[in-house]
Amino acid sequence: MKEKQTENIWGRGFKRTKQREEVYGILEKSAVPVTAQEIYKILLLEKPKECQYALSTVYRVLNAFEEHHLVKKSFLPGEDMARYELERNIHEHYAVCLVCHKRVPISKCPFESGGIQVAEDGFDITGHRIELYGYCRACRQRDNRTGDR
Amino acid sequence: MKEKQTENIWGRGFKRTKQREEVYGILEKSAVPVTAQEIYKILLLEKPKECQYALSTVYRVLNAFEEHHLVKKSFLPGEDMARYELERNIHEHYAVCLVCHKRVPISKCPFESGGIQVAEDGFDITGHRIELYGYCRACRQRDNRTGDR
DNA sequence: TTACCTGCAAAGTGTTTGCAGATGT
DNA sequence: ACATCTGCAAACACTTTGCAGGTAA
Repeated sequence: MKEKQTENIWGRGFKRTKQREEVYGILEKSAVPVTAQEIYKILLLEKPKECQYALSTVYRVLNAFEEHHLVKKSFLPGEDMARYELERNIHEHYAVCLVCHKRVPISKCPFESGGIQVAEDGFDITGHRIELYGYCRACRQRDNRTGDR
Repeated sequence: MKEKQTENIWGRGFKRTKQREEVYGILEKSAVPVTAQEIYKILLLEKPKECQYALSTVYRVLNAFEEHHLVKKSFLPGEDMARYELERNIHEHYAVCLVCHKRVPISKCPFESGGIQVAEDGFDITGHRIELYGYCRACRQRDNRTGDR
């Protein structure tokens, strides 16, 4: 079966529909945080006739996923569109290529082992975000003579 | 004089205007990354008659500042509006209160002293962002019985 | 004087929403 | 059967842009 452990996602007023499965599958396959519009384009390419997808549905599905803590929404610097990625259970951070958006994990989270102090007593840290930006080897090599940005 | 070291900002086709000074002043006074619309409201409150400000001007000023690397644009998780803050010359990171947006510096940048490895050779890191989120002491105390979020 | 800014209004763009019909359980 | 989804189109909110007049250098 192609069910994987995706099963436990659905339930309690959270219906399993073809559109949601498709979007989830795209997020699962992607090594890169994607935008709603990118997901929409992939849907149209992969399943041109099986189902008429609407962009608004993609947004609604992503929002539903976010509410159920299945995906994380984020912005890359210089971009104004939201990107979505699957919420992985492991605590990990990535370096993101500014060209192809590939994510490469970094060795360890510097905040896991403590050692970072906030300069105000009583500040209650509930979360953090670490993002490294740069150019992955492939994009560097391909565009190696365009030194701009 | 109220000139401060703001002087060296202007020049080379970058004109000093009242609107730009006002916006810069607001950014300078604010301990919090602000949105364009917040700046606009502050302008209307502070100088109701001296000058007719346009929201689009605020955006243009902020974009100009960004191009000249005077301000940094960023998004807070769960927010879709851009926030702007002065680009401080010192390399520093902050913990941001999700309620009042106050920023509290953290002790040191964990990436300054190396030690973080990217799991791909040849990945060229050009920048990073670290953001800690949580609730500052004041907001915690004020809203201490609303345990939601 | 000239290039650069601004206010205004109109256009853009990413995202959301109302509604009637369709679908999952 | 019923609540929950979906497609469509219209609505939204933040941001950008064209233009004519204004301002700094």
